[in-house]
Amino acid sequence: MSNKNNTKGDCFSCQNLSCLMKKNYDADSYADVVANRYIIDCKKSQSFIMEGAPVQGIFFVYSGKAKVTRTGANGKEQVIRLAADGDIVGHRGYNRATVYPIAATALENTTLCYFHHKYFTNEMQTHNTLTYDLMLFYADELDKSEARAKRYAQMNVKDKVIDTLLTIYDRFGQDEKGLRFVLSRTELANVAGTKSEQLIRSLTALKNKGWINCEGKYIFIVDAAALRKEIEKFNF
DNA sequence: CCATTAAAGTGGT
DNA sequence: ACCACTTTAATGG
Repeated sequence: MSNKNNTKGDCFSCQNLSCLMKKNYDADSYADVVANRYIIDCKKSQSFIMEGAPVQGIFFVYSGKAKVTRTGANGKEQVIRLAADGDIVGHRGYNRATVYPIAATALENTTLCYFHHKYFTNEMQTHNTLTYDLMLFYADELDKSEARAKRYAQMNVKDKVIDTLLTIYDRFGQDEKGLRFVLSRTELANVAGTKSEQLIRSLTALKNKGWINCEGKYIFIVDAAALRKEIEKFNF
């Protein structure tokens, strides 16, 4: 599923300004990055990282959307993180473990930039601005993860659904149709840590309050302020 | 376009 | 929470 290099031009022309590779190399040194980069075109619902597989490298989303998941005891899927253009995926392989603790799956046709473990490790050890940015990124992720765990421990299902909707709204925004990161009801439920039936009931309740609008799979946030107010007591 | 399948939504236990 | 059912949307020929 991979073809070597350059079907997407060099990093210099890449529009993903948030990409850590883009950010930490200048026009001259991109040549080396590009020489070590694999472009992977991933079809919808194809997994490009499998839980428990040996760490082979790291991915950046060039374009498209992906979910990062962990499987619980009874095979229940928990969505850990959503990734879109410019986002890093597979960084959880970079600890003392030698296997990925997560799975990553494309939610639509998605193009990935891939770097082999050996190359990327060497870059981290020699390119300190990249390493520093990565450290900040890991710290932010840990902070978000802890804050979320704290909130979710106190929340009921409806609160978690509101929290999930606002998280997607804040990170990916919405257009005239609705939230820019479109998920099925089941996938949304897996983000909120609940079941699709309960998620659907919560959405209906929020719709009836006039805070959101649902048009098929599109969810439009009508009153973000009201939604925030509903769960503000969990942010102390 | 219609037929088949998948997903959304509802109601009962 | 779980299951069974109806309705609606997506897919593919």
